[in-house]
Amino acid sequence: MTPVSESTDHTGFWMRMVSNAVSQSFARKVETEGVTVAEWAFMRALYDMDPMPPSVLANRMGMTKGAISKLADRLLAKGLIARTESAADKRVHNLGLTREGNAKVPVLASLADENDAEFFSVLTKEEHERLDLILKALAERRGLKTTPVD
Amino acid sequence: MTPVSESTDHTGFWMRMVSNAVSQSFARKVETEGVTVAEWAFMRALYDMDPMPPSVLANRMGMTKGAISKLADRLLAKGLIARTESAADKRVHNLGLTREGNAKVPVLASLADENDAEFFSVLTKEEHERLDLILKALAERRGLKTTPVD
DNA sequence: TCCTTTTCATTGACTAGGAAACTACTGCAG
DNA sequence: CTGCAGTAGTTTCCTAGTCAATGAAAAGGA
Repeated sequence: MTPVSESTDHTGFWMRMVSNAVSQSFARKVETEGVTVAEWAFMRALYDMDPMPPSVLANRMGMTKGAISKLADRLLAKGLIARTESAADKRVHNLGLTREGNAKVPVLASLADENDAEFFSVLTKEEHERLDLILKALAERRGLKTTPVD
Repeated sequence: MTPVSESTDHTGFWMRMVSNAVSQSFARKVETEGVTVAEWAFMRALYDMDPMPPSVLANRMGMTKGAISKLADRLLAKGLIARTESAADKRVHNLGLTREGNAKVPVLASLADENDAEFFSVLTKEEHERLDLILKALAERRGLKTTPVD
């Protein structure tokens, strides 16, 4: 009746609702390991990689340098990453996982696997596959590149 | 090779990536009307309704009372909503749209329509319908109720 | 070589929201 | 009718992020 559409008319609405729920669920899981979701994303980006400067991480994670800087401070305080000076350029330093940080990644990764499997288990296999395909198509066709926070 | 899964293996990852992109795009649009996405959601919730207390809004919008309280302050300052005291219970007050706020809702709603149509236009009709169905099924089967922010 | 421009990272100010403490009021038990 | 438990809303403190200003170092041009 009203000329004003409902929020629930929009795909974006449902998208966000579901996305929020997955993320929240995951946040609760990683919390048990003493890290936040952003911290997990940071560590995942570093895993299996040579230490890299904040600017590169900012780029990969789709966050600003400022955010990375503060995130790095927190992870340093937790002893999960380490800073190493760059010999060539004194402005630059590299960030890499500590032994402890490195050990934590597989644990967190399996929480991520578990969370995803659990959350989407209410879909049939066919629905789940279809959803993946559509989301990936959307991301590609829209040229989305900034890596969000899992 | 590594036993640690990639973020991109997870449906939740793509979900969030797409969801973020839709929301950002919408945020840019409503910004031209001088409101934030949360403010829009607030106003939409009030549209066509009798004024209601903050606690009800908090419930409907899936936000805490504190957040609503602050959001209401901002909207009051912008003259888009008004507070009316409840006669029966002096703790309670009701929030409703002002004439100006009311007039703004259809404008914002059409921006929401536009944003959704635009963003998902890269999907075929069939893909879009399928996506809607799957998202709604997911929300229902998971019992999601908290209304996010469009 | 020296000066200017650019780049890298950090910092500070600000926005947004959640959790919990706090305030004011209601309403019920005695 | 008094006092106390519960309820509604606000406030404070915290986390997290952006943006813009800043400082330090490198690079490039005259």
